[in-house]
Amino acid sequence: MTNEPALPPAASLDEELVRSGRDADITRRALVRAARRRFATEGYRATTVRHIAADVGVNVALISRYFGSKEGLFEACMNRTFDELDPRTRPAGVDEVIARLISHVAEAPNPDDPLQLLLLLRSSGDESADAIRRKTLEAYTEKLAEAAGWSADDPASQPLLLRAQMAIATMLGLVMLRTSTEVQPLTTASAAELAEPLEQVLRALLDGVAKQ
Amino acid sequence: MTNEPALPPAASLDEELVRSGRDADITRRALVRAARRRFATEGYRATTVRHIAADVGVNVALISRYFGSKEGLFEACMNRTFDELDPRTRPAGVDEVIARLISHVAEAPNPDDPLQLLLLLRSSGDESADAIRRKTLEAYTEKLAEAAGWSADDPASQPLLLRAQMAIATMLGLVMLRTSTEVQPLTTASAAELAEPLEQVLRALLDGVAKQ
DNA sequence: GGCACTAGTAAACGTGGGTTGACTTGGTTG
DNA sequence: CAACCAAGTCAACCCACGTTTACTAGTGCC
Repeated sequence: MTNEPALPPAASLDEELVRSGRDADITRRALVRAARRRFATEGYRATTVRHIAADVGVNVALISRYFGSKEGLFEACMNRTFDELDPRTRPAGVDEVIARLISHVAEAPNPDDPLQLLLLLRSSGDESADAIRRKTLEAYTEKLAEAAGWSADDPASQPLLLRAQMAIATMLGLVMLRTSTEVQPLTTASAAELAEPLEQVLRALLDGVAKQ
Repeated sequence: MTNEPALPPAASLDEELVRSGRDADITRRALVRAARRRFATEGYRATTVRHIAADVGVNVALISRYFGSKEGLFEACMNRTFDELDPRTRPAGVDEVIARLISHVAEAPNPDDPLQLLLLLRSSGDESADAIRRKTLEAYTEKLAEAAGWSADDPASQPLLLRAQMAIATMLGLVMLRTSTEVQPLTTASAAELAEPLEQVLRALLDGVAKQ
């Protein structure tokens, strides 16, 4: 086996909190956090509950205890990324949304922030987890499409839905390629180098709507 | 476990050939074929050698026998997709390459033809297999970049390399989203609906080179 | 026909990893 | 302090899966 523990120690602040023990809620959240990292970067099957537990510094049994099963934990991860997509995001214009997307893939403040996108590409094979994933992707699509001028009532704007989803696909492909492979030049490209072509792509998809 | 045998029976013509037994070369090829389907669609870990063997209709032990290990088989798959990217492809112009890319993702003759692209996103964690994957991606990138006017000697054309790779990322993201999730509207979009926005994206990346 | 060689099979082994159930620890309440 | 309960640990279980070893069955050659 080549896929050893690995993965930078994470050692986030909540590991401290957990280490001081005895708060189930904190522990649960820490488990979800660690699990999201693992699932997003390594995929469902390659991720072991023992590693997740070790990341957090607790015993494996807690995962079954709190989430019922590995798949339950995965589902909790999915639900969390679903929730995280709602918060802010008042309509906002195309320009702002594009800028936000670019910064998300290229110069995110938190280095494993873009990684979380990858979770949307991971499947456990479980139907209910997959349903959440689909729902999340579609909600995300609509949000993006709306910012570009899409409206459910306006027939002329319908192509924007597909276009928004293609924009998401592009982002996903980019992050995937940048992280999962060590391929050049993408991996070493700076945020600045990425920004220009990426903006052109996103504009081609989302800007200047009424092309037909 | 929810990820049962599944995967449409494949039942390709070479299953017939194999069934009539006693030709190691045919069997080997059939194994690689089946393995590529599995690895590409389900990933390395989720794919079991037993399933692959069952797809072909031979005994599991043959995989270890012919390829040394599961990873050896995976490596053979990678090598094959590497080889498949060479064949034809005289330089060709941007237009032609773009058209070819579009048809590859949208209206491929063989339904699991686009799936093979996904293999480039799969990792076994093995260093040597990953090296082949990286090499393949980079060769593919250069080929695409060349078609768009890139040349190793021309400093002004260097950004095209990154842009070509972003085009590949887009294709990968698209195929990934279309196959691995059942997300709407991408999954049900027709080739014709995809073609227009996809062409715009690819042109934004590869056409009208000398932007700087 | 006998012999050697290779394609393929059958069954068992070892182990990684998800899950379970009994136990321990520590804080809270009366 | 005793009693209780929730948080957390430990050890064992069990099964899926990659791999190995011993065996069977076709095929061609003398």
